[in-house]
Formats: sequence, structure tokens, C-alpha cells
Amino acid sequence: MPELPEVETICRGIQKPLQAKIFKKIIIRQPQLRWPIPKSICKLLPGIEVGDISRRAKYLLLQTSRGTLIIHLGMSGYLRLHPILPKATKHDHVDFVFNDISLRYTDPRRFGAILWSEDDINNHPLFLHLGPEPLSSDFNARYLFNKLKNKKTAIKTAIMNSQIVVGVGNIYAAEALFLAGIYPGESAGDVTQLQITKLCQAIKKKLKQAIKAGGTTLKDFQASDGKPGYFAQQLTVYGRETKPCLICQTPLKNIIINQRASVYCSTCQSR
DNA sequence: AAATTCTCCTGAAGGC
DNA sequence: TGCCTTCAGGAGAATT
Repeated sequence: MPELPEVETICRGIQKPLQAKIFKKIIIRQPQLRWPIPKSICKLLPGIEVGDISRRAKYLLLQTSRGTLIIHLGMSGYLRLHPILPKATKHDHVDFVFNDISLRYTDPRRFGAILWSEDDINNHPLFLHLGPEPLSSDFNARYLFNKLKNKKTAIKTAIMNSQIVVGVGNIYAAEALFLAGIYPGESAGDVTQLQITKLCQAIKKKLKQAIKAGGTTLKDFQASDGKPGYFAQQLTVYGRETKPCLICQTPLKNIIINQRASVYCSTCQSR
């Protein structure tokens, strides 16, 4: 499931191969994603050049002189580069065809999105209320502590809230909380300043580690070149319910917080 | 206003 | 073997 490291991996993977390529044709087989894919891109894009390719939160941004293509992978989406396009299968919803390469969007669960914006991307409704990037200096202990004070919601829910900080999904929230020794169900406003400092560092550390490993491949994540990510081998709590804590051997517990599985160690993660 | 729940979707896994 | 049920999950929308 793509989280920030996975999107970053894909972003880096397509930057060079698509650099300055000219869109030739857009094939939309299934426009019904989270929102309908605007058909206008089929007419708009051909003939224009790919500019900067970047990432904001878990959104991939392909800039052009006419506007920005916004791609979100939802939880089962991925992008693959193909020199020659293979025959489309069931969930291959969109192909962006260039002269000598194609970018194929595949998403079995269709929670993703492909949108088009002609305005400043920062004014787009989806981007208007986004918090800071977790790996930027804007995301620091002071910011996080201030943002969380008086909040009653669970600390895990808070760090997964994109208005507070972007790009932290279920996997990395669980991993960071374990590293910081914080009980995921703790009220955000009750987490001490020292713990917040640890948490902030833990989020950055885990995300960096995962990017280095090329992302986390659980079931089907693959980079744009088809290679899996290797961060799954470094997971300490996510998906390890009932298995022994890597620090103290206590069997890990799973609680549901806001409809999300939250695995933690009842010994190492104090309340 | 803030917090929680609902919703979209399909593949995988488990039960019988 | 196969059908049915349950679950996972990003994040905006709806509800409390």
C-alpha cells in the first residue's frame, strides 16, 4: 500500500525516464476512480511536454506548461513504465503513452485518483489544508507539540491526519510510535514534550529508512521498474500481532483505533 | 469546532 | 472445490 516512501520511490523512478517526454496519447479504460478522471486530459495532453515531476504528501505531480497532472495511488495503485505496452489486464485503467515509453496506472481497488489542475497547485482544494512535509524542517517537535496540545484524539490518529503532517499512514504511524515508546491510543494532548520530540524524530527516521529501502512491499507494491520495496523486512510491529516484541519479547497486541489496526507492545509503549 | 464514523472497491483469507 | 463472509486501508464526506 503506497505511503509516502512508496510514492517517493515511484516519483524518483519516473523522473529520468519521463524527462522532457512529449505526451502522445492518453488511454482511459476505467475513469471511475475516487473521482472521475477528467476526460479533457485526452485532448489537452498530447503534444505537450512533461516538466518537473515531484511529490507533495502522497500525491505525485507531473507539471506541464498547461497545468499539473495529479496522481494519487490510493492504497492499491501503482505506476509502471513500459518501453512496449503489454496487453492491458483487468485493472490497468490508464496509459500515458509517449514516443518510446508508456506509463501505466493500475489500481485494483480504485481508491486512487488522477486529476488535472490548471491553477497553482497550492490553491487546489486537495492541497489547501495539508500540513507540512514530515521530512522538512517545518515538521519539528515544537510545531507538533503546539499542534497537538488540547487534542483528545488518539496520538496515532493525530499523526495520520494530513492537516497535522502529511504522508504518515498506518504502517509508519505504528512503527514510529513503537520506536518512540508511545501507546498509540494515548490522547494526543497528553503526550509529553519529551515524547513528542522522540516521536517527531522517529517519524523522520522511519520514513527515511523506508525510502532508502525502496518502500514497503506487503502484497503488491512495486516501483515503476517493477521491483519490490524491501522495508517490510524492517517492520517491527506492523503486521506482527501476537508475535514477540523485538525488544522485550512480550507478545504484541492489536487494538483498533479509528477503524485502523494498531499493533503495539504493551510493555514498551507506556500509557 | 472537534471527533468519530461512513464510504468508495476488490483481492485475500478464513469458515463451512 | 467452491461459495459466502469478513477484513484491510487513504482520506474526503457525512454525521455526531
